Amino acid sequence: MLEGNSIYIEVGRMSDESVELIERQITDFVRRIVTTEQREGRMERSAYILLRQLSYGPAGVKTLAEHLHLDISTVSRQASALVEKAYVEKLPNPEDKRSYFYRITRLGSEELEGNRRERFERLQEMLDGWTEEEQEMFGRLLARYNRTANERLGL
Amino acid sequence: MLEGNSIYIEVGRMSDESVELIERQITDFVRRIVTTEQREGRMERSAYILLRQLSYGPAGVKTLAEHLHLDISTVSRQASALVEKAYVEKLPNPEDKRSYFYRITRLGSEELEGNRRERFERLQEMLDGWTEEEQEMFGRLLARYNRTANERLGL
DNA sequence: TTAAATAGTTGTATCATACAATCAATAACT
DNA sequence: AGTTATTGATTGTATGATACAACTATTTAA
Repeated sequence: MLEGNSIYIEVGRMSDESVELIERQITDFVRRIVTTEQREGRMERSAYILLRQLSYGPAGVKTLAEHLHLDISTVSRQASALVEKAYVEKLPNPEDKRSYFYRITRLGSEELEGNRRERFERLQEMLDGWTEEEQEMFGRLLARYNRTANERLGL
Repeated sequence: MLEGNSIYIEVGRMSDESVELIERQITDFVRRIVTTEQREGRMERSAYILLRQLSYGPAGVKTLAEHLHLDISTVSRQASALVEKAYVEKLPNPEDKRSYFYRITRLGSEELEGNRRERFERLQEMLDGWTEEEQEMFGRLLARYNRTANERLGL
């Protein structure tokens, strides 16, 4: 196809079928998760994720915010909520009086563990009938997507 | 392994590695999408999804809510917002004076199309380097997960 | 023809998140 | 050392998404 003096070649249409399917499925997927978690009164996603992060070791909000890709203020509030529930302790940092460490408590660990198990169970139900390969693949592809997303954000 | 008179066989541990990976990746995935969309001031996910649904034909909030798996009140508000922006029109149903049809307008269609394209482009960037098979697989697996989720909710 | 069901809207509440303003402490710069 | 800039954290304010409950108007069923 010729237009002026440039050559127009169809290189694999913009709206590739797979991309279309994925886009659609992602919107559904995300919504489902958000609403499901809201309806079933479990520990909030945010609390769970923060606790999980803290299970790797104590940290201050700044570090946490970086790892979790959230605004510091958001993490600050979420952390306070966890302190309220006694799932974490807030320890002053002796080396720098501005900052604190949040450390998961025994209770918090138990809570986390229970939640984790519950989540795993549900997920396992969802994946009932999937072959081991399919499960692995799903995990790998999601991870890959996330990795790319991280890199893009890094810029 | 023998315990009392029951036989204990390890059938693939509860916390299967794949399940663990998937669980983790899902939390990251969902959060990423939520925050990314919030930060980049695009059309809200909810508006987009609703418009997309309306692009298949006019419908009232009840039907929409069923398709979108949302509460009627939620859809009602989202629909009003779209009317505000003139992306959809609200037409009384002559057969039943309680109900209405929401119909996408020309402007709404254009808006939807533009958004759609933008989303596709981003997604395509994200999937840069993926083989066609990987893309297909990702779409298929997400779709399968969603299908199962739908069925479970149907109960 | 009154009672029950239905379609929609609106009030109220919660979670998740971000941005901006602020406070207190530390570091950096003359 | 003394002032200024930077940094860690919190709090005020705002928005989006969502649900549940109360309510209105209309239709259907008894």
